[in-house]
Amino acid sequence: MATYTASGENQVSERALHFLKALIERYIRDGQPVGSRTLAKETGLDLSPATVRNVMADLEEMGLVVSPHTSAGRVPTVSGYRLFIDSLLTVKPLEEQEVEAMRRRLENLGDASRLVESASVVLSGVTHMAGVVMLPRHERNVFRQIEFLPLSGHRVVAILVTSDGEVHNRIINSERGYSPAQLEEAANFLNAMFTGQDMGEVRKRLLADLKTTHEHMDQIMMRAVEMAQRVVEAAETTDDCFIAGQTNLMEFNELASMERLKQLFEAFTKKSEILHLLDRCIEAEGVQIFVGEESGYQLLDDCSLVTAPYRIDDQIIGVLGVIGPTRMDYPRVIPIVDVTARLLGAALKKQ
Amino acid sequence: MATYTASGENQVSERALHFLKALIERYIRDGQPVGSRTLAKETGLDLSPATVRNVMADLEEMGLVVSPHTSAGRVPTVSGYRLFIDSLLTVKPLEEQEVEAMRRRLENLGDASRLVESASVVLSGVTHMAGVVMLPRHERNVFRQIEFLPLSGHRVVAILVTSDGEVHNRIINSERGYSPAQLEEAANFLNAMFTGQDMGEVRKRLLADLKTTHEHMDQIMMRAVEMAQRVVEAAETTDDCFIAGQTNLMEFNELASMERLKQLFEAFTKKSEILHLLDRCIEAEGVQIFVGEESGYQLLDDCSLVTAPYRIDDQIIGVLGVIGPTRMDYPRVIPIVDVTARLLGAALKKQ
DNA sequence: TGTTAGCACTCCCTCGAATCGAGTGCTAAT
DNA sequence: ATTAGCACTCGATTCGAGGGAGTGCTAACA
Repeated sequence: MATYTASGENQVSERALHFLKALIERYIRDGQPVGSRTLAKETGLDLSPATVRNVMADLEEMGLVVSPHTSAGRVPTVSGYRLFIDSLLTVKPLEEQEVEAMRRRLENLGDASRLVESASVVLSGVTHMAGVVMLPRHERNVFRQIEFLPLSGHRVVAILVTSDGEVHNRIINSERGYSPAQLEEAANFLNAMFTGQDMGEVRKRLLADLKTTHEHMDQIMMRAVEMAQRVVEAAETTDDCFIAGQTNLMEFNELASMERLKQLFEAFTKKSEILHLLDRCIEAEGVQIFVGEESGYQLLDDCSLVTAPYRIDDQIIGVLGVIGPTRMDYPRVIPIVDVTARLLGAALKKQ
Repeated sequence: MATYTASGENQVSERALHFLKALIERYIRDGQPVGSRTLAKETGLDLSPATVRNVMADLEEMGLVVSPHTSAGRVPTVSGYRLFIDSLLTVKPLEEQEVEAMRRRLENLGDASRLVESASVVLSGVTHMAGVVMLPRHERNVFRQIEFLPLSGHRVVAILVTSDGEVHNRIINSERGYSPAQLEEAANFLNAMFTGQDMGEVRKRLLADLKTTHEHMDQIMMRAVEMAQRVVEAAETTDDCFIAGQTNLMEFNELASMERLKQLFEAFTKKSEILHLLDRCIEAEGVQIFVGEESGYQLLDDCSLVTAPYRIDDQIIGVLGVIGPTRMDYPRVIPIVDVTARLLGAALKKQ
């Protein structure tokens, strides 16, 4: 009968959890499988190794730890980490001065993308792992101004400035040339129409305009709309994520396989997968963690990802986080990611 | 007497060179130290291993090859490669269709920096090593237009467009605000002054203007000059080099040391050292090669660098190249780098 | 019933010895 | 000048022994 399964009671005893916590903390510290003797000393309780062994056997039965081979100590499994993270761990709050140092590194940096890039550098620097930051969604952004400038030949450069100080541009090869006056007129037309509007809105209206041919719109305006659409599109697809400190991952011997590392780095340069993953975290309330395979991406099987959304005025506008080996110092990394998200939000608001 | 040195005649015999060539070609093919038996078969000449051994001993005495240990075959030294490259190697010209494929990947890419980036991707893709391209010098570039747009607060974004279609921008925090009209006036002033001028010239004049206070210039114009100076400076320092396919280097087991690879990758992200190195190649007539330590950068001790300058109308405007293990297929890589330089020059000219 | 001591056992790791094979340098003969 | 022959060197592989860390089980104990 189902009640009599080998695993017995699913209630993990209070004490077993205490042991699990100690075991994981120890394992995080020095990366070696933890044996009964060691663990006996580690916990405050004054118990013999034999007793500890019994408890460890229980933990193993529940799938929270495994031993790599018969006569090694135990190592946490993904479920073990999960339980640890969800209900066992005690975070190590950051020193005020650490926070201050980070804040200082996120000040006075001009435009948003420079700020966001620094955030990724800060994250990787403080954690010694890889830091990643997704750029603020441009939807929240406001259309400020568009300009068209002629280049040599029939080429035109379209420049779009948005309220966050970002400048986007795209070169467009038109089949025929336009005079500076025509281009200026086109820009005026678009500026009158869109200045001050939300970028998401702008995008929608441009797309709609492209489809329905307006009889009251002349050739040039049609073309202007098309060019604007192209640069808005460019604004949306440009470098939407910064990753820093990738090389830090080469320091961990649990990730030492060249082959896997290579694939990981390639994913970092392509970015698309990482972006999808981050996207899934954007709705989370606070810090979110994927341990090992939990992410669903094979590339990250040996890694964990700790993320937090960042906001301006309680509006979530992006996500940042840290990628490192499964055996990372969660109690330390979690507050770091959390604080960085707050600092970045604050810095973005200021401008 | 000097004439009786141990190394004897410095004249390397014709035959010895033939052997060296064969040895290096073989070593490039399969990365194993080449023994006398193998080499005897390799060369067309019908000689016994014993004879070959004598010749190899000579080559070793001259420092062109070494054996990693007593009973291994021989491996080329840096001087060996050098001699090979300078006077032995027979390049393998590219198939017309290969060239065509590369050309196609460098077409219709809008602005210069996108083009240059593609060039680095192409290089790395074709050679399976790391491709690097230094951006065209902006000095040759022509000032096209400058604009100042107000942002929130007292911030202003300065936008500079140059003739190569590059758009540079910089956000400037001014201590006091300016009206749109003032900004427009300032831009008009600068455009009238600089449009169509060589960027190098522009930079010089801006610097001069900054130093000498003109009494006929009002506050705003002074400030405009300062802002212009800042954006020109930004234009000069932005991302001056693209590197692609770094991860390819992880495939070579001669570079398998994590530690060294890490340092190498860090140099790639900092870029400055790589840039210095490339800078040294810019004056070379054609393809230039640094084997191993020849580069002078410890990081590249196990690597070789093959570079070529690229030009528009015989004007050298940049350098590109490939970084890979010392044991790389020079006869193939050399024409690839050469051709890519030509193709990039041509593509840049077209726009 | 929970805890503990004792014990046999398993498995990894390291080390040294033995062996193999590739390749060398030298010498003497062609 | 070339070559065959030979002793030799050295890395790589294999094997087995010994040690150590840690386990699971059992029986005794509180």
